[in-house]
Amino acid sequence: MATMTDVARRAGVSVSTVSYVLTGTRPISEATRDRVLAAMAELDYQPNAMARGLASRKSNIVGLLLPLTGRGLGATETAFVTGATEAAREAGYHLMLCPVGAADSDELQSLATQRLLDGFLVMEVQLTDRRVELLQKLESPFVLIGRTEDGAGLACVDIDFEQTVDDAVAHLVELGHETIAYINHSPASLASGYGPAKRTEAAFQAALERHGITGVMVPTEDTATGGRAAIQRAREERPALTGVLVMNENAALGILAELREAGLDVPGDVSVVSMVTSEVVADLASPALTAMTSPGAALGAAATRVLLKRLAEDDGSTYQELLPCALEVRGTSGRAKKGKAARSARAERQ
Amino acid sequence: MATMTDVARRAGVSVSTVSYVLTGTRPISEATRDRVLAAMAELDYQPNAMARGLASRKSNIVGLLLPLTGRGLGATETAFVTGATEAAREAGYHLMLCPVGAADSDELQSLATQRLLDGFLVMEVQLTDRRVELLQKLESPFVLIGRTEDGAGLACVDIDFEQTVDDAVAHLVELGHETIAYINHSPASLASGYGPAKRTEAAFQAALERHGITGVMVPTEDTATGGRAAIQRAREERPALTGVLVMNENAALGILAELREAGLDVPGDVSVVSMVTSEVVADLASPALTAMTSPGAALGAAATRVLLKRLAEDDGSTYQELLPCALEVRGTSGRAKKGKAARSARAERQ
DNA sequence: ATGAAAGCGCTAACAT
DNA sequence: ATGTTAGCGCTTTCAT
Repeated sequence: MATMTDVARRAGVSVSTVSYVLTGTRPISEATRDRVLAAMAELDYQPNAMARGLASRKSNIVGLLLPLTGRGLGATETAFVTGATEAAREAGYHLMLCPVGAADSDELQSLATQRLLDGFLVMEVQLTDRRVELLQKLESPFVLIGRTEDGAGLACVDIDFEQTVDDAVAHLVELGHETIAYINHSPASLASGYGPAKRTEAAFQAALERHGITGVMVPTEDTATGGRAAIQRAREERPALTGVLVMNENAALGILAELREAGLDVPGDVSVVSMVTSEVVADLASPALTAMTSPGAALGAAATRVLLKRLAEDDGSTYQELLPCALEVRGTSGRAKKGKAARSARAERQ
Repeated sequence: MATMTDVARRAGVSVSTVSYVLTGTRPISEATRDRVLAAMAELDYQPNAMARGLASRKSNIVGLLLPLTGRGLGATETAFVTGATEAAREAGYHLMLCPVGAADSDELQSLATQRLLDGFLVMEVQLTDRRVELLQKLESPFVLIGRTEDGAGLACVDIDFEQTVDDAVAHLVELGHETIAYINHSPASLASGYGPAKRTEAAFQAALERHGITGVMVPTEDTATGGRAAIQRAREERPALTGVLVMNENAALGILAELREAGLDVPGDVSVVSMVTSEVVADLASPALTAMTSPGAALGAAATRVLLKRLAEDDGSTYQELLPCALEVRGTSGRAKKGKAARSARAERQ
């Protein structure tokens, strides 16, 4: 394993010269640079990452904090991870997976204090998240994926849930739907103050009022079974409903199955729009789900870029970037059946 | 940020003593150990990972090599990653995500030469994989997930595809199925010599012969659409078929939809067994998929443990660990309809 | 059982 | 434009 000293000797220069052609932090004459580069090539030289890190106080590694509990990652989270990894690599950085949830803050404490990582990407951010306070205290650069309750002064990148709900509702309204159900995350998520669940709930209510239509919100588990139960409840509460907005892609498939078995046609009788959905899962359904495609990879890349920018510029400014999910009309949304809706509405009134 | 020198001073000992209480590589009297530990606690001391790495020539980081191209990771791969990450953390190691496919070997070359990583986990191994040769040449410890053509002398952990196919076919045979289709990965995968595709193909043929039943193999894309096309072709070629084995979970959902639309009941008319499937996706289907559940997380953990063991013991021995997928009977498999199969079989003969 | 000191392979002043 | 050298914070001989 050749070291910098070997390269210097071979090129007939000092180690610092070699170091400077590597880092580019001071001018080197064309001639010597060439000699050094040649020597490196001949020796298959690669700088030792540890030595470089120790001397420069930077590792060129960023940590991705994510809770690794239970069911594992969904498609959106996975896309986020890969997006972040790619973006880091393109900038010459590495990405380390750190299984650190909102709970285990001593893990994070030691991680951050070890100086192994230059900064952190924080996934699955809770509305009040101890990791955030800790990182602030330790003065570790970080970027949130998601938002805390009080996002003031923090750098974060997130899905624009408000916009996404607005777009989804608008799509249904344009198709003539006047009674819409919103199948949200679980009651537990809502109770724990999970940001996406809370934000979409509020946005849904606001959208209903703005459009002057009626709706119902049913929280449920993020599974097909959860979706089945939720759509049943929603139809009991609002027999007139012709449109369904669903937060979770797993639940969305359950909803489709339940409607089919109830003898209802999608999108003939009921339209279903799935929020924050990956293309793979959308295409899994039959018909393929009309969905708000989550910008997973783009989010990951954006978060990484923001983090690297602050690392480079020592930029402490607040930075927010919100990416909406893009409406992708596939096979589960269509014009509302006026007749049926009216009939059911009449029945409901009695 | 307290350093080891600070701790030593505070505890009234030398730095080497502090180092030894940390590494435990030489006996320390109870009394001084306590003093050192106390000093560490008071100072919130955490060893500097870079310095430690430079001096000890080990980073306590393992790299996970995985191609990050295109569609992103499936549920099984994701489970693998999380399993590996968890296992590493439990052993005091970190895991770095390295987007390095079978193609980009210079990336790997420099990665391995930088001495940032103590060893490698190699995912998505091709039957002939340049990364393997390279790692061997560079004498970097590594463990494969999957197998190369000639696995002699290599440490690897993989799904036991042969056993999995055997179990799946046996399940169908027990239910009375006598004509079975195997929907494999894409023709391109087969052509490129992708291990799982080749192995399962061979195992399927062998199982057919052993049970004395007939079958047909149709390769197809790993999508719902691909599954639809494949089941159509399979039924054209073997109208009598009552059992379907499918390699890819996405295709499996397409198959269910296509059969339903063709007026066939699952599992009444046709049984479907999905191989190497994640529980989440299995539960997404209606009815839920009878499937061979892929041991994703277990594989990741096993691979990590094997790697860490060789790191610890400088163990160069060949090691193979094959984990079968476990049969999980859900809603898509049932007894074969003798009558219908016989009728179709007769029709076919004419 | 403990200490002193020589590196590990780099970076970044400080020189010239 | 280049060279000299003092660290970076640890591990690990070599002493005692």
